[in-house]
Amino acid sequence: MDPKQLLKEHIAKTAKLSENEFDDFFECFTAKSYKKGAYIITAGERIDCEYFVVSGCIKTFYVNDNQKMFVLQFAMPSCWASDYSALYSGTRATISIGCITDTELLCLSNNARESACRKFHQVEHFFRTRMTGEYVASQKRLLSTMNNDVKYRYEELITLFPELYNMVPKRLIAAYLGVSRETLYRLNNT
Amino acid sequence: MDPKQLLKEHIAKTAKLSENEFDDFFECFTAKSYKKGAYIITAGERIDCEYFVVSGCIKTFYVNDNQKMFVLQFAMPSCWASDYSALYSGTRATISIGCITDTELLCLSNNARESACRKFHQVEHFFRTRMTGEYVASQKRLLSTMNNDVKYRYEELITLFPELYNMVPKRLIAAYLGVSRETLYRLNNT
DNA sequence: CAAAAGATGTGATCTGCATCACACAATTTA
DNA sequence: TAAATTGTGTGATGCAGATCACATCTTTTG
Repeated sequence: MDPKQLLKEHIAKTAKLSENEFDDFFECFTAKSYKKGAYIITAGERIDCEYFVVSGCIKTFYVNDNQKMFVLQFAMPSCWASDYSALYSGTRATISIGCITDTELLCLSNNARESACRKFHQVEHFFRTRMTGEYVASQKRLLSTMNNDVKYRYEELITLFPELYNMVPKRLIAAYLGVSRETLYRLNNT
Repeated sequence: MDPKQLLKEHIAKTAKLSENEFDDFFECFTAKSYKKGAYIITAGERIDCEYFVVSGCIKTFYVNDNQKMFVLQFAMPSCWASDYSALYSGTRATISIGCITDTELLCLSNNARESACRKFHQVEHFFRTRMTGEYVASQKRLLSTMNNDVKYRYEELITLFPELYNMVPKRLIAAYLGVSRETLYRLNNT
């Protein structure tokens, strides 16, 4: 799908921008494409952008001192991703973003977002609504992690995003659920 | 401290409102006080407000089908709390809010927030910034939960909020960390 | 297309935390 | 201030999930 059209429809769900305003806002974005396996953000780097996924699938993840990986998010088309902590505080990234499939993105720099928010009240409204939604989703996931066992959360995840079942290696789904791949495998027999 | 002054200084950190604008915005809030042990929101109710803590300490929590409690947040002065999922989607609350100590609050209804956001670009900016911060904090907590053992997370919590150590029963701290009170107790001997 | 790299099955063993049970201390409330 | 409620200390026991080890099977790449 056309990146501009996808973004337009995505934003239209929460904000009312005129044609001209949207065109102006869209100027802030840069299109990029990546091959499967490529890194978009590497932990330790300075970063400047957040990303809107146009096609493909990416993962946002943290790797701890023992090389154990935790997946924070699988981002499909119309999702956003970045290390927001690093982006807003200007510190180095502590999480990485990598491509699970070939991927097309629209990049928006921190400065460009902030000036678009200043220029267009509706852009600021869009990002407020978006962040509120992310916060709510994150709280829900935290609660589910504390409250439900792995099997339940696995089924919950696959129900919510059935595409993941075939698109993403089980290893990464385990890393999203915070369990070992062996444990995830054994759920089937239980 | 004077509620109005506390809110004013809190908001001034992220948004620029003139005296008149702030006065106008402040009209949206209603002051309330509660006794220790009182409920501010009870799961199952319809809700209409978010709350800014002026004095005291409150807890946001979820109780599952087995009566097990999970604490999502301890809110101290200058913190905000609500069931944002219910508030934004208009559904019934799934979490409750209760007072750990006597508490003074400023209540802001969903409608009042939304119209203030429409009226004042800077108010929308304030809430965008606030929600971004909440999202980042929530992601950090999720990661820490998956990555670190209970002892580490307990120390992390007490370092971040030393007041909690004496103000809040250990039972509730355990419910925040997602472990049993027995386990929390045994950490001291390890 | 052959070799290397990555993903998935499967067993054996170890461990952190839950759960149950009960004693005692501290704080509310009548 | 006595009784009731709520919080904390401590042992015994059980289980979900981690870790290690190794055997396929599948996909990528030279």
